Amino acid sequence: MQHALLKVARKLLATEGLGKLSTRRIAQQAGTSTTAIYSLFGGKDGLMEALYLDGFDRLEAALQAFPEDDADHPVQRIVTLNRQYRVFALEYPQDYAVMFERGIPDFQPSSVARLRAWQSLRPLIQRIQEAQRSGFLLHQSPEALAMTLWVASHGIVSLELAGYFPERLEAQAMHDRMLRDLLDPDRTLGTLP
Amino acid sequence: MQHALLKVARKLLATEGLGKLSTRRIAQQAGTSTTAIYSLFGGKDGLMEALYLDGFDRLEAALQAFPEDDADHPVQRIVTLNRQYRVFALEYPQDYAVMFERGIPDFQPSSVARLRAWQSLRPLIQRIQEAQRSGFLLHQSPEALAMTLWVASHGIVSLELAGYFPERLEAQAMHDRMLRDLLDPDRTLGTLP
DNA sequence: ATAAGAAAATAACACTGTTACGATACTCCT
DNA sequence: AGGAGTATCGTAACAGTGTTATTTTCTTAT
Repeated sequence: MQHALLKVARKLLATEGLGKLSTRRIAQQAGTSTTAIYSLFGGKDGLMEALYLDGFDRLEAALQAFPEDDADHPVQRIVTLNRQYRVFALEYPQDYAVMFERGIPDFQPSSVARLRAWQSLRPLIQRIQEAQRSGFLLHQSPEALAMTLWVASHGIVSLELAGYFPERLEAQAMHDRMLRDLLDPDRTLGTLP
Repeated sequence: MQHALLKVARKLLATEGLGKLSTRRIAQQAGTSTTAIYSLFGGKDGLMEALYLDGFDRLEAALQAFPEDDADHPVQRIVTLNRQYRVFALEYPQDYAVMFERGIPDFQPSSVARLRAWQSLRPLIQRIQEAQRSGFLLHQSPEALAMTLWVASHGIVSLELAGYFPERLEAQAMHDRMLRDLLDPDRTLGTLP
């Protein structure tokens, strides 16, 4: 039953959106009653946390198994991975809202869920380290660069989902431009005061 | 009455948050009935749009009147403006959610509201143009650079509000680092394939 | 088989947005 | 000034929400 409820919740989130995601509807479509959600998840927030974690499972899977050309430049691979991040967000905008945009009022993921969330950055950190082993991007720590790239990709995707940048090509071009700027290895300007 | 309702809604949004912002509570605290919201705003979404527009009024005001040292480097002024953007977001996180993070399910601002939103970028574009008149940042169009900087600042702020980056200093440092990277005038890497 | 525990159905409570129905109050035109 | 027309708003209702007792069902272990 636990699995059925989560499956229905995931489908309803994708098809109807966050606004229509109610305990009654989920329970009904799963063929049970709302109390099941309280027995098995401890309430709606518990089910939302399961949804939150499920989203990160799928995000990390999407980042693990992406079309990778071995002939690619190691820095180019990082660009590809960030593009894949954007593809995921545009494909699952409701999940993205739950994971990164406080889509459910007064819902805060638990600390273990937060920890799980951070692990989704590992494919990116890994590829940065590979690039560094090839002699690129040596001037930054892998974690710091990964977070910077993540922030940039999230910035684009979040505003795009909010309705700014209606044209996908424009958002994509800006995304690429930002990635290029942030991965530029020959930076000459000193620290700003 | 229109003004009283909006004022109460603004206060409730700041104090109680998006989850507790209900028509009944707003009407009661304004000393009227919920039907007033329908007469004067056409429903809750209309009131939310008024809140949306009000948020951009206050954002643009915060960006217009920020502490500016005339001795600052013109590029440094752009950094200061972006820092002020982050200050606004951290001070009004609920308004920020309405404006930039689809905080209200199934609410879409009208096209005129969207147009108003874009105008908030004008102080930034203006200062970029001033910097260019001084011979800096000549290699980019002012609008494109403004959007890029906006995306970066939004990326930081949005993830910070979502609970990632619990330490403000860390977020601030990353913000500054991204701004520095994106404003670096001596970029040498060519376009990525 | 029986006791103990978890799981789920029913029904209720306090909320939510929205709408019909009146009753005002206000504007505007003759 | 007086009346027509419209905008405004209070009351009450409807459908839907999360949540919680209470009761029943079912599973599981001894």
